[in-house]
Amino acid sequence: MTSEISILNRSFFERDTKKVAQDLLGKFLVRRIGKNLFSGIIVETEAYIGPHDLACHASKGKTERTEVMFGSAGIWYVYMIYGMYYCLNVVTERKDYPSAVLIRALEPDSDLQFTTYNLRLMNGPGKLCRALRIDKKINRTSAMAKNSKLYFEDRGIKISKSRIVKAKRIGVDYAGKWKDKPLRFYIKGNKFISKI
DNA sequence: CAAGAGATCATCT
DNA sequence: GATGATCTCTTGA
Repeated sequence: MTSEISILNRSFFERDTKKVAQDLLGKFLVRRIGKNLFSGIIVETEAYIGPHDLACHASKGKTERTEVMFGSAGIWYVYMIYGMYYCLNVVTERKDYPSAVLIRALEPDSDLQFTTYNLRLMNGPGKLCRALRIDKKINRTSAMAKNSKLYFEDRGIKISKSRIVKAKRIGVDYAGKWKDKPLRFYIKGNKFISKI
């Protein structure tokens, strides 16, 4: 058995956001900068689901910023937060149903392309964007195009259900009923997640 | 180690 | 004018 490497396509993202968020654990995020490829294993995600999720930016309606979440799946949603950091999301589900998965933490790939390889390089949404030089130029671009500068690979790693921890999302205490819903997912025992 | 504050600006009211 | 899907630094036990 050879494990085949494939780039995740639209049918992967065009599904229930909670499923996509969990299925992204163990997949690789690949960033191309010039001729170089930097990659990491996704170890932590969060789901933001639809117009009723008070933590989802799109719950406040369609605006210039949130419009991308109302579009079709497999497109990057990148925004600046706290004036300093970017957060990386991929749009999910059907058109006009605003939802996305936030990529919260990566374990650096063992290819050792990073000049600083350590536990805290990409253990948070702002930090992984900084490490991979992800900014607003990525916003609204496709994660699925052949020439994407940022895309997902399935390299055959499967994370079983029993190894996935479900927890409440980070930093959304303003979200009323939705603040405690178990929409954060991470690989049990992984050393590269943002918080225990 | 935990808790608190400050950095800093795009976005929306 | 207020706020935030964060992070780092400082303080203190």
